[in-house]
Order: sequence, then structure tokens, then C-alpha cells
Amino acid sequence: MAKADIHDVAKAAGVSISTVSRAFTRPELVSEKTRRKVLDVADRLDFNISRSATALKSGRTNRVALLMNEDISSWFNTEVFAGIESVMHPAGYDISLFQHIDTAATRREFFTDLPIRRNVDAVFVASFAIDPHEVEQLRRIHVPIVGINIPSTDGFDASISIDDEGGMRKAAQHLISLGHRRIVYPCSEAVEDMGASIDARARGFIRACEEASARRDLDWRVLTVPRGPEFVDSALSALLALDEFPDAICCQMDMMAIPLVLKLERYGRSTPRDYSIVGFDDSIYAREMGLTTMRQDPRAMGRAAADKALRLINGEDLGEAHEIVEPQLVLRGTDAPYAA
Amino acid sequence: MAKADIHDVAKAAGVSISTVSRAFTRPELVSEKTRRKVLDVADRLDFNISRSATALKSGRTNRVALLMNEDISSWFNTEVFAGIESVMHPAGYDISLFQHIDTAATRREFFTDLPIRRNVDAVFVASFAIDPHEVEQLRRIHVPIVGINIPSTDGFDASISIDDEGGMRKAAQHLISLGHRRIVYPCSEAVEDMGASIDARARGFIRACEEASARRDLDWRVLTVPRGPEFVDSALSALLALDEFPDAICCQMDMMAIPLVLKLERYGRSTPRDYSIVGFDDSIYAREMGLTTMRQDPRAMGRAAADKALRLINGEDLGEAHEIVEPQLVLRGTDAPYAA
DNA sequence: TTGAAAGCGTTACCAG
DNA sequence: CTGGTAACGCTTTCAA
Repeated sequence: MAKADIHDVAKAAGVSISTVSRAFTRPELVSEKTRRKVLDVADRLDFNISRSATALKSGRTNRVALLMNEDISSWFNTEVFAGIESVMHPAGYDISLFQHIDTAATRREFFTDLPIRRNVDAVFVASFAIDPHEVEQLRRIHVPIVGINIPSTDGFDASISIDDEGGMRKAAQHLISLGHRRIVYPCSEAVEDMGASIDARARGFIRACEEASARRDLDWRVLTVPRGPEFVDSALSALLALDEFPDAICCQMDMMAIPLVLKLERYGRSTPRDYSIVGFDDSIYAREMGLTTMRQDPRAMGRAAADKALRLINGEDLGEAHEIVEPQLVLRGTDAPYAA
Repeated sequence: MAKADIHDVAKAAGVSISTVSRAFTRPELVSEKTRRKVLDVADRLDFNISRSATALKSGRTNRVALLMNEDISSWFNTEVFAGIESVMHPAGYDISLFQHIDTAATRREFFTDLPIRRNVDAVFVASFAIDPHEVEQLRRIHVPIVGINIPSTDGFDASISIDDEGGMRKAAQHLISLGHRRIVYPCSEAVEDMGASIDARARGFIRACEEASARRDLDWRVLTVPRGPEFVDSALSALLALDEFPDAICCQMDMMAIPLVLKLERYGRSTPRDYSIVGFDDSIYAREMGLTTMRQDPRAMGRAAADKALRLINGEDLGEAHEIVEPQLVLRGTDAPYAA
């Protein structure tokens, strides 16, 4: 009696298979008494409705795809995943994860084979510099396509993205308004590639500085360092090599800011005493560290994206399909007014 | 022509549906020419084999369940997930994640409703203080049950766990062998609850100290602090309240060690100059920080667990069903010989 | 409120 | 190498 099927249950409960089915999926159509009996028997026989059969019958797959350019283990990706999961799982969906769609080879493989075709009810594209041709390919699977932090909404049925440029501009403005004069932006393509976000953030910094320069004296610069696992050390060297150490440092992400603070401490540069620094993300350890930073909430973005997907799947109407969210400045302990 | 089914493809290719099916799943049984034709047509019609139908027919679900006591976003859980995913995804399985099986309520709900019954091909239990009765319930779904960092292997078909006690013992021994005399173990149930690991690690520390005390003078103690989001600050206060500041600190996890190093710096205590400290996990920022720590590799554990599950699903034999792995001491910059 | 039967899209056996 | 056909386990009319 390894596996009882719906017939076994029907027989044991003295009803038809239709009734067994209804007892599970439309309990209100079955008399209290019959239902209890059926569910009882089912429990005794370790029976449950088969998702595969339900899926087949209904024409839905109860599965969604999530595309990420790199590994799920970065802070951003994990949070997005958790957010999507928290909505989709209770709704009965599995998430089929496609990571590392980053090299030319994996991209081609994915977008030409399109393994998810006819096998998902929606597609999420997370923080992914997807190109228009690829979106076009995706559309061929004829399901809603929802983006999270995507460079362009073209071809997407819905999306939610963070305003990277505006956020970083706000961060720089904060530093400037504190009175700092020498302000530096260490910039690299990080190991954990955030794709287009990196560029947008740099633009925000530059914009804030240019705007401020029109009004007052400001010595600002972008310090470009090579990407790779040593990007923090590269930034550190570049910073230390400056003629004059800056009053303020604006970082593209907390993963840059946090190690920098630690390492600078060892070179006798202490924040906020000697310099102000602000991060971006409000990710792991930022709170522990007391890092002043721009907060974004990728988990909430995941949830919002999932809500949209669900509505799209059910043919409902979306209020606004495409959303932009503003990161928030979180003041903690690494910024202080300029004191010459 | 929204959705073409197997019949449409068969017709368009001038073959039977059997041949279409075989062209996809048993290409070697179909002539090169026919196969190309079929795949061509299929691609043109945006057709693909339905996983639901295949699953139904085969009696498999192509889905596994992963149970975690808390959120997926902790370092350990993310890595385990990524490890399992890297093996199961290519093998054609989706992962159905069940998080937050931690309160009495969610546990009861999960283990009595057993929503995964008949709907997964295997179950993973990750870092989960599951009780014997719950395991018994799980067995009722009649699929392989594979554990990762579980307190007891009872009822599990396979497992892989880290030797927390042995690892922490090794960490403490290292500190002792460096000649340190006053050694402290700040201990709390962390926010990100690692369940039984916490206890095992404390035991390892105590054991090392007791063993060493028999041989030489050693002033050691466990500093218990309340759990909660402020556990690091609690540990910090406790440490600073000591009559004499310790030579060495042994931490239950990097999430304790790293913020501690940072905060102690602000109180003028600098490592390795003033004290040695070793963490546990080798998780985020440990390398950046130069933290000496005990490394464990949860991603590799996830992979190993998934390999076992796959073999079990396919009815193959496991060499050794239950594995224990030893964490490795990674020497970096936060330990130094005792210098009075 | 319940039962009978058709059909969802495959796969696999058996013929040819 | 290819085609016909019977399941796989459910849901859903339609009748009773």
C-alpha cells in the first residue's frame, strides 16, 4: 500500500472519485459529513491531490521562472528571491531559478532554447541587463514578463525598479550639504555585478556634484578602480594615494563602504571624525556598523513584482504597470558636518 | 494561434504525436531527418513538451521540498539553497521552499497538513531542530529524506552535517596554543538562529578549555548574553565590563566576531595587537576583514545533500548515507601569539 | 449533493 | 524507425 490513488480513497470512503476531488478543491460543494469522511480516509491512506494532474488539467503550470544574471547569493538577489517567494509560494507556485545568465554563451543557450517555454506561468527578470532582442525572445512564451531593476521597460508587462541615479544624487547632496569640500566617489564594477545600477549611481553622484559646483567651491572626483575580488583594496590604495585625503566618500554600495571604513581605521583615518562616508543599499552589517547609507528594499520589490505577476496571470488589470521607488537616506554614525 | 499542442506540431511536421514526443525526449530513436523537421516546426510554433504532462505520466513530481526553520536570507541558508539548486535544477527539479517552520504553530500546520505529501520526490531538512515525531510524520510521504546539519540522523535516509563541536574545539585550541591566558566565549542564541549548532559550538569551546586547564593555568569563561537583534552590543558591554579585558575571544559565528572587532576598535581595543579573536563560518566580509575563522562550506553541503537525494530518488545505493564534515581553521589577521 | 464520463498532454507498449 | 492507443490522476460538465 505504498501509494493510494484517488480511486482507493473513493472506494474506501464509499464515494466516487468526483466527490473525493471536490472534497479537496471545492469543499463547499460536498456535504459536511461526506467531506469529513473523505478527508479522514485520505489522511489514513496518505493521500493528497496530485499537483501534476491538477496542473495538466487546468492548463497552468503553477510555476514561474526567475532569471538572474549572476548568483543568487548576493544580498540583493537573495532578498528579491525571498520577496517573490513570500508571495508566490502561498499562491501555490514554485519558482524555477535560472542563475548566471551572464556570459554570452549562457545567454544564447537560454534565450534560444528557451527551456521554460510552455512551462511557466510568468517570468521574472531580476536586475538584469537584458537586451531588446532577448526580451523579444522571451515574449514568445506568451506569459507575463515582470522586471525588477531593469534598464528599460520595453517589452515588459510590468516592472518595479529603484531610482539608482536619484538615490545616489541624494547621497552626494547630503554630503555636500554637510559642508564637505573634497568629495570622492570610488567606482568599480563590483564582483557581485549589479549591472546597470553601477552606472546609474555614478551618474547620480556626478550630477549632484556638477549642480553644487555651480553654486560653490567643490573638489570632487570619481576614482575608477578595476573590478574583481580586490576592488576594495584597489579603492583603498587609490584613496590613500590622493594628495590630500578627502572630507567625504560616497560609495556605490555598502560592500564597498564597510570594508573601507574598517581598513581606513587601520591607517588612522576614523569616521566620522576625519571624514564622512555614505553607503548604498543598507545591506548586511550596515546597521551593526552604524553606516549612514541609502536604503533600498529589494525584498519589498520582490513582493511587489510577484503581486503584479499574480494579477497578470489572473487576467486582472494593473493600476500602474511600471513603478519606480526612491531609496531613503538612513542617517547613522558615519557622517558629520565639515569641521576644518 | 496562441498555443500549439503536440497534435498541431505532429500535423505540421507530417508525423504522429509519438514521434514528436520521441524527438524531444528520446532523440536517438528518431531519424536525424525527422527529428530536425519536428524540432524545427516545434520551434516555429513555440511548442515545448509540457512538464506537467510528463510528470503526470511518469509518476514523478520533478519537485523537491526544502524545509528551513527560518528565513532563507541568512548566509547559511542562502548557501545551502544555492548548493542544492546547482544540482537539482540541471537534473530537472524545482525546489519548493518552506521557510519559517519555527513556531509551534507553523510546525504543527506543516507537519499535520503535510502539504507536500505525494507532491515531492524528496525532502531536504536544513539546519533544523526537527523532533523525532516530526520526522515520523515526514516519513509518511514515502520519499527520501535528506538532512543538512541536523541534530540526529534518526529517520533520515541520508545527511551531511558539520562537526560544530569539534570545529569550535579546534578554534579554542588554536587560541590556547598561541599562549593566551584569559579567553572568553561570548554566547547568545543569535538572531539568525542556527538551532542546535549554537549549543554544540559552546560545548566545543568548553571542552577545549577544560582539557587545557588540566595542563596549565587558563582563565576561561562563557559570557552568556540575551538573544535578539542587539546581541552584539550585549556581548560588547559584557566584554567591557570584565575586570580585566581578555587576551582572546572565541566567537560562535562571524556575525558576532566582525561587529565586535569594529566596535572594540572604537574603545581602543585593537586586534591582533591587544587581543586575538577567531570567528566561525567564514561568511560575508570575513575575508575582507581579515578575520581568522573556522570555515565551513554550506554550499558544498547543499550540493552533497542534493547528490544523495538524486541517487536515492533513482534507487541507487549510497556509499555512506551520513557524512560529517570538519570545519577548517583559516588563519588571517586577527590572531597573534600572546605577548604580555 | 453525488456519479459517470470526457479529456488535459504526455509516454510507452505493441504493431508494422 | 514510426504510428496507434491506452493509460497517468485529476477536474468538470451533465444528469440524476
